[in-house]
Amino acid sequence: MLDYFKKYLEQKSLKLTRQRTAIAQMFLAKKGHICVDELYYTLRKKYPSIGHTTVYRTIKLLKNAKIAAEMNFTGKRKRFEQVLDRKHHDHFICRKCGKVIEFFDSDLERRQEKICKKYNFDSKQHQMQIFSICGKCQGKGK
Amino acid sequence: MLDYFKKYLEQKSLKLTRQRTAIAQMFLAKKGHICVDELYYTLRKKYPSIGHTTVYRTIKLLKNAKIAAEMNFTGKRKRFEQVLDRKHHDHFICRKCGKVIEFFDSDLERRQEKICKKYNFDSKQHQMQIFSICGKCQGKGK
DNA sequence: ATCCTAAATGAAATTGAATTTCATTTTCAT
DNA sequence: ATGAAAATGAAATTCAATTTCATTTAGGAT
Repeated sequence: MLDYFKKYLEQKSLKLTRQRTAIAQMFLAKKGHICVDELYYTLRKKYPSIGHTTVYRTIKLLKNAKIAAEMNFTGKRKRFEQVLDRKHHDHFICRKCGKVIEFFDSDLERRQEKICKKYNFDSKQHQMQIFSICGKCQGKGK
Repeated sequence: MLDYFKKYLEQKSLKLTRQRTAIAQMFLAKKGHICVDELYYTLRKKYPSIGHTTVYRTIKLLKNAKIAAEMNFTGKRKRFEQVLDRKHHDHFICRKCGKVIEFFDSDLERRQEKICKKYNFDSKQHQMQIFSICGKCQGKGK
């Protein structure tokens, strides 16, 4: 898994530093949709000298290497999820509480492909997000 | 159209000020996915004393009144579109150039409804976004 | 029409996320 | 082992959005 990152760096003549190794490892260990800060604070426990900036920079590398995917659910912090070694899936997001559910529906997937074709977007690289209000939040006043 | 906003304000015992009228009118006049800054700078030409803060505050009111819908395409500025008097539609966004295309597909819509039901989300309030790479941006180096 | 108070305004300060700058340190090809 | 290119991290900066607060305004009660 890390090898993949190593190869990416080599190929771009970038260096595999202690920090990059630690960040990539931690990122791969964490499941779900995590933000830079979460990553940063967890890393700090083990590597107290690691910089905030370095985490930002490294997550960007992971994104470019197609190990991480960036997503923007809320307009607040960006979130990242592992994409290497994971099956494609889409996301449901509750606009009230921010809860995120992963789902996969092959019919929806097929339709989405057709639409991509129609508008000449690359369907292989798509990310689909449905925002709405989850069961718990329905009926609650705003 | 404005009447709708007026009623909303009354019902909440809020006041219809000159600024709110101007902002709402300008918002309704502008088509597409606009951000607070766009609105602010256009308004300034006609009402040079209007405040940045007031535009932010008023767009929030328009959102609560269900006249505007907030969307977060890029992780940069939030965008708003008119939702009152408009048919439902979804959005295609190019991850590279940021281009936004509106579309409507009834098959996709039907599938989406099923999935909402499955996860107990309210399908009537949904917003769907597909992110990918548009034709023009494909083949371009990052 | 005037009064009064709750609400609104706008400038400035603040917050929060992310990026840039730059002096110092590290990696790794030679 | 060496040296140049790249990386690091603290501090400063940028950018969007929100909060604060002294002043002004809207609009219901009189």
